[in-house]
Amino acid sequence: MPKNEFTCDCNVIHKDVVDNTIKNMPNEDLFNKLAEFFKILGDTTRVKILFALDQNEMCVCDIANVLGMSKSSISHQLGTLRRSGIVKCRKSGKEVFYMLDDEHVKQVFEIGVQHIEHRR
Amino acid sequence: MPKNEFTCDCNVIHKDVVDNTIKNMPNEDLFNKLAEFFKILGDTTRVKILFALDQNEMCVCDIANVLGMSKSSISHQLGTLRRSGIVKCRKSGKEVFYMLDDEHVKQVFEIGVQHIEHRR
DNA sequence: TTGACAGTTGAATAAGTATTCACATATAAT
DNA sequence: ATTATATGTGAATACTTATTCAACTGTCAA
Repeated sequence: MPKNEFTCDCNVIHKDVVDNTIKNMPNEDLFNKLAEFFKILGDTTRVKILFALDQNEMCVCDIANVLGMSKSSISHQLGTLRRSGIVKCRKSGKEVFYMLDDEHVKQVFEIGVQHIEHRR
Repeated sequence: MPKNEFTCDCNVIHKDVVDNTIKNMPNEDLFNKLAEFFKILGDTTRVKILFALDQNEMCVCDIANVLGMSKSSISHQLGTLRRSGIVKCRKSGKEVFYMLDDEHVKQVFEIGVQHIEHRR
């Protein structure tokens, strides 16, 4: 994590480009949220969960079975995804059904998938 | 990381959904690449670098100045981004100019930015 | 009320990673 | 050749985090 503006150990080579870029940089908050968003997507287990939920809403046990993992592990990851606004859920009796939070999330995820499929 | 199909500790509740989802799951390789791609984007420093490169190609020192960080740190991150096919570079004398690798990367990144800006 | 099952959660361990430091390489200018 | 500058990189440290384990809550059925 950057500490302050004096951490840099070299000269400005292209002053105009540097000045202009600094002028256009959004605030720290946007970068933190953006990185956090991508970071949440950047885990094999979570990506698999999202791929499953991109097709059907599913309960915890079903997801655990699809991925061959423990309920606890899946529940932890779903909690992470929910707190990040990437999935939401609805309760029905003993079961909790999870789904992608909105169309926007769905779109970003699917473009990511296309990006990878496009590259091989 | 999942070990095998017997790691799951609960019953299948909705057999049709589970079977169908398993049938549609891509191979492990796609999930790993997809997660890796998002993971690389999921760091505040790298997101800032990409935001800068989304406007201009820039050399290492200029990026270090824009972010207020050391050359070494920036160089390490640029190496990570380059090995992942997210940025590319061209040499010019002593300097190395970095830029986003292609339009696809640019698009995914910008949609991510829109996603965050949309949410506040 | 008792048992069974779906899901959640805190703590601990194990694995991964960003930055720093010290040094190496490469190019240009004197 | 020598110096200065731009960049790359291996190792170490500090920090983060995914999964497991063990407990817990809540709901349904007998």
